[in-house]
Amino acid sequence: MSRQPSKPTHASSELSSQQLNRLSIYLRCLKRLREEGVAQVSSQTLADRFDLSAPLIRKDLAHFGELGIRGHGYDVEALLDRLLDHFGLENEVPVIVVGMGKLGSALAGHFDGSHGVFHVVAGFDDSPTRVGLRVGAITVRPVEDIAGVVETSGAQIGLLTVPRSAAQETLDRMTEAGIRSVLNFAPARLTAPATVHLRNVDLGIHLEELAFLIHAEESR
Amino acid sequence: MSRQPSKPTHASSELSSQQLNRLSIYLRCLKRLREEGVAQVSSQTLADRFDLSAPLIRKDLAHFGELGIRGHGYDVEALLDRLLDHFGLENEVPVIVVGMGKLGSALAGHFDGSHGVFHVVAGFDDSPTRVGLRVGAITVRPVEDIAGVVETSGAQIGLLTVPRSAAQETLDRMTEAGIRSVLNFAPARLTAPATVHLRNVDLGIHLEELAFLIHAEESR
DNA sequence: AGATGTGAATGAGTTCACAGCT
DNA sequence: AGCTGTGAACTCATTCACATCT
Repeated sequence: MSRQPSKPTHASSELSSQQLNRLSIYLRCLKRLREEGVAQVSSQTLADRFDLSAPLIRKDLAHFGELGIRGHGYDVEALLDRLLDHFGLENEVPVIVVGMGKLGSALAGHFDGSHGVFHVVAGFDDSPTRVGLRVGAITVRPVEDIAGVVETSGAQIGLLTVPRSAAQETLDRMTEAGIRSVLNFAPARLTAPATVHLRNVDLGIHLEELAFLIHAEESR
Repeated sequence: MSRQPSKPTHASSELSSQQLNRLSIYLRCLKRLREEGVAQVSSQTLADRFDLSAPLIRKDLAHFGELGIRGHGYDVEALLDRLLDHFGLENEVPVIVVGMGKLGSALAGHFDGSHGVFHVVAGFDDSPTRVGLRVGAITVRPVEDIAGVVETSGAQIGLLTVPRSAAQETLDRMTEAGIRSVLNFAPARLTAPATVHLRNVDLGIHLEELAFLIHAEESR
């Protein structure tokens, strides 16, 4: 109710998932703008770039303090630094992949550190036929090694790409090993301790939504 | 305002993306229940299975007409049939993959028809080094062939797994070829005609969100 | 009794409108 | 003048509470 004075508003986890997603998008856009040598950007310019409204972007950014310059817009470099700082993305972020089937291997290859800050430092599988295989720059290791690798590499994020039947059990193992965030690709609702962040990427759901949208048009 | 009488409420596209996602989840759950031989299920049971509220589930399902039996719950078989019908998922759904790099190949292997209704019937790439390669049961074809395959296979859904730089151009080609829904994996905001449904799967955004959540805890 | 279907109340998220800085 | 920052209005989604049916 009362105006927050100049308190930096340290923007802890008081951000919704939706807001975080948008901030990620801004982040990416700002990186490109910096590459293009653009120094200043207005909320309206950002809004046009995506299909968002300018006030929404201003509200999102306002969580990090008064970063804009009235009458001029935002300083790309300063805003980028601030966001990277708050996301903890200034340096490379180590990630592990558990489940080195086709999808896991593909993701390990994709996040090899060449495109962004995320870098897959190890891949694990419990199938003896896969352990020891070389996938890109890494060698597949047995799941027993997770705890050790987590400790030495400092990886806190894991991609879970095992079959559905093994997903919960494998997730438990990852959390015991000290992983703090998991991106799950198995089509299953998993449970994790409240201290562990879990997000699901469910391709089946997306495909079903797309199928529905087509079908709804046809049976009109 | 006035009560909708017994009109079946044909539930066209008056469903939000969030509702569709939940319906997909119910769908999956119902399939499992049927396999387990469960004949009836209450909204409360479904609500416990996920962490949703029972009234929300009832509201979602009510869009498809009065399917429940008061005092008893929902008939699994009947509800499943109704949902499958509305989603257009009674039969196998053909899908194409454009961009047969690691990710595209992995997805083509995953949606090979053995796990669900979606079946990748063709994969395309414009790199001569990939055209002709055999990936699982399909052979990589040049992108020029998309229109022909769309016509003969009836595929209306496409997975877009090309690099960001080629994404918009490739999407245009897919829409011209008659694809009506696209699931885009490139980290880019693409534009498509209003007649084409576009959904983005952006792994970078998810990873950044997870990184943020950890970081927010650490810098508390 | 037991569970659905649904109007009314609540809450979250977004847009609007404008005051305030540069 | 131009653009940010933000309270107030508004829209959309979810929860509550309860009438209704088996």
